[in-house]
Amino acid sequence: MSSRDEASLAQVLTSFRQVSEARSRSFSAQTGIPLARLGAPITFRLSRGCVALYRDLSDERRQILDVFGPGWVISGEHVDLHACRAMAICESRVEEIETEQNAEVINEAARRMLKRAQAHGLLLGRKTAAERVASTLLDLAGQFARHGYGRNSGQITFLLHLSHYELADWLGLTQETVSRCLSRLKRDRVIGFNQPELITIRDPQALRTLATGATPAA
Amino acid sequence: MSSRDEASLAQVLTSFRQVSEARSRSFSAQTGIPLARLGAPITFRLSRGCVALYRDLSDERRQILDVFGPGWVISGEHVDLHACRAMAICESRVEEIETEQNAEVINEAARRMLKRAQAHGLLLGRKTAAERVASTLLDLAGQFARHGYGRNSGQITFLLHLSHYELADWLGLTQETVSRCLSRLKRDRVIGFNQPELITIRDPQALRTLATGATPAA
DNA sequence: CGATAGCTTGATGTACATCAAGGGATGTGG
DNA sequence: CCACATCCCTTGATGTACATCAAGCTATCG
Repeated sequence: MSSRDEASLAQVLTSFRQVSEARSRSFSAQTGIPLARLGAPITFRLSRGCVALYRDLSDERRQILDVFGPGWVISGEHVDLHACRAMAICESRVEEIETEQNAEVINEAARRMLKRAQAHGLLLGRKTAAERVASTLLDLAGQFARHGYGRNSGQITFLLHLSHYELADWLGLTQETVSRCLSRLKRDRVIGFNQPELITIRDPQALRTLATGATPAA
Repeated sequence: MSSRDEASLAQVLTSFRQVSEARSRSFSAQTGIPLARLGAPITFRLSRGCVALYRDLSDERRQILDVFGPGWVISGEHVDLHACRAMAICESRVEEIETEQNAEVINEAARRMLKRAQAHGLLLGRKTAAERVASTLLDLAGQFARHGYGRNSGQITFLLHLSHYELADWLGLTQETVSRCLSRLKRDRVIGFNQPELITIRDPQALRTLATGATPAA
């Protein structure tokens, strides 16, 4: 290798490292993640952790609009920057991506988010507290299930990154109501947990039935 | 203009007319509008009328996800085709558009719908009945206000295409609660109506204050 | 070891749903 | 033209799912 090649390789590595360092950031639990820089929307991919999008209302009211696990593309282009915030639920790592070069990825993310927002609209508008909690457990299991872990006999175990308070703000309920619904599901052997943080779905079919609001045994 | 130019212009006009005729359809009030053909999602622009997107739950529960006025681009690509339906609220006309040639228009529509869905999530999850009704009146006024009609002194008059029952299904309430909220607003002189179909916003600022959930006179 | 934060469970309150009855508009058949 | 029905809106009385208030429990941490 010529000294000139070495020089340009070093240059490439340096610039890669700069980009990589500039574009990848960690956020600790409960910290805000900016969705814009100098007023312009930015986009990133979540590589580790759990991020929530939310909006605040006057007084103490807050609504979590959606919760994302690893792999999701989250963009300031997809929210009202004046009203909407993002925060890390737990320690999280994000990699910023260029808006221009990733247009199709970003558009696809918007369509997925839109469908989720519609399903959540149905949940908030028409489901009972028990149905909301059941639906959300299934959703979180899908995003955070530990693959090949407790998946025997159809059971699924996952880390519930959200506190009951955060769940409540997502589901349009209160912390106490969430707790009561979870206790009920545990008592009925549909789910199981020792710490409230680690949840096992013991009867996925029963949970699905509850989530879709089937009338209990006509 | 050369004869060749004339020929190609005629060709363009003809093909435009053919497309236009083939692609434009009317729907009477309360009829479903298909969002797919042969299983594939289709897209159209609403040129006249009012269209609602909705989902049904078990038993009698229904949630209207959004309501669109003229100009909106509505696409089967933006919904879960297995769960979501569209219907004409009043006599409506739509023009189908090609998915391929209009990708950017369709993506832009998705982003707008997403932001609306987020605002509606806040409404459904955290707003009181009175706040929901106030927010929705402002939204509908924006979409259906008759320009240069009753806009003196900031007042806005518009046709409320939705029945109270439909409003309730949009706002996650009941018909009776919607009626009570509207009656209250009328009694308080914030809005006015003789037929329930034609509404005038008499005090837009008061309505905006109500909609954002400001605490009433601390 | 006290302090703080989150979870649980019980007692009570309330915003909205449900049930109910009546009225005005529009339509239809005799 | 007039019953008569139907649909939607309105308003009142009552019921209830969830919120609020409250107290104790457990785990984590400085």
